[in-house]
Amino acid sequence: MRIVMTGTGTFAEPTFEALISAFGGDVVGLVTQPERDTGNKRGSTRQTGKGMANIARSANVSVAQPESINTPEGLELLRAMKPDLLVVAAYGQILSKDVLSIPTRGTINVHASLLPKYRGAAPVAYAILNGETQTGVTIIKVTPGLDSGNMILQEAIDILPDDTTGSLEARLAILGAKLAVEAARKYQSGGPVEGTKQDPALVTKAPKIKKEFGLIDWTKPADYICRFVRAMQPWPTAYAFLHRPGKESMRVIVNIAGEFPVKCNKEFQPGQVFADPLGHFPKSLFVAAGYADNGETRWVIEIEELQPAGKKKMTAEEFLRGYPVVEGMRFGPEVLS
RNA sequence: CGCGGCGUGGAGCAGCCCGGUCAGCUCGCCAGGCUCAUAACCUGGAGGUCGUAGGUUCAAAUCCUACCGCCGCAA
Repeated sequence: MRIVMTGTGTFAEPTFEALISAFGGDVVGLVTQPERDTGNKRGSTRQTGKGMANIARSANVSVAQPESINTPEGLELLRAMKPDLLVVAAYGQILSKDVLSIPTRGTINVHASLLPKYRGAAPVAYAILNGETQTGVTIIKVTPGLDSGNMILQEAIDILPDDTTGSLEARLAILGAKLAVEAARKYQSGGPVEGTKQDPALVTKAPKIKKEFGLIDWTKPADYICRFVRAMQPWPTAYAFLHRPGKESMRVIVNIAGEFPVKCNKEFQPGQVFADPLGHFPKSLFVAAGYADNGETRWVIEIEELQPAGKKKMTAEEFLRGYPVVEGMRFGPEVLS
């Protein structure tokens, strides 16, 4: 059975490597996105991993890197690989019917959620954001609809309290690799692979996240904001603008934030920064959040690690030495100059 | 030639726009004191060629130029 992999990024790499080690020479091709500049300009902290193309080269697997797999050129490249099974993981492009018609046995996708929940491009981030305690990986048959094909395999894992999208995704990628190999074995053994249908009533969506999505809404409840911060790590990162009287607004990335189990002074506006009035926690950066869903209680957020634009990451303690809390200091979504 | 920010004693910053008592703040460190005791408090102290090299000026951390280094955004 000729297997072709298509996928991009760190999520796809474990699956690709696992397939190669499990099926060896049967893995005959890789279709991935063209390589973009990464280390060209300094300062790029995006995680790049080994690179799918590099893995392929070191395993002597042929590589195709069309701008899109759906173009005539992309289709031709795929056809030339004569795939029986196409394995997709985080390719970032919707595959056209024409693409799906090429593999003789079909196409399967490694999706990082417990389908039918969280269909779409950002299932891990949404699972964290919504406060799920579990998520997982589902192997589905790829159909023209988005993540809507029959489910072949599924396995759940726990979401840890301090998981970020990055840390959780890393574990899911390993689980995905295991399941992808198992699923491929099912195909290899010959018979038809049907899978089970997804219950349409349980479908939820996890649409692609854009950079601007990382802007923190301080009127949300504290627990939501804390999950939000974790969900936005490592990309696009949660951020806000810090306003100080007489100063320009400063863009600040919030890396780590926790809920502080204290009710907030009613006079404080959401986003307002304040010092612990009793002085017990002089090293902490406290921010007022919005009201919880019941409309009454309101908890405090403690920012533990942050990064002002143009600066290094620093702890709240370090930050406060340079930027002491003053009257009128607050975080907001907007820029003031 | 993609856009922007920053380099000030060990850490984080202020001061730069409007040159000259500005070398300052919070913390750390050292010594002493207080205390049963402390990461708390009080007193004193060490530590900086203000990234580097030039330039302007009577005078530059502060203005100009180049270079080095760090970071954010965009890809």
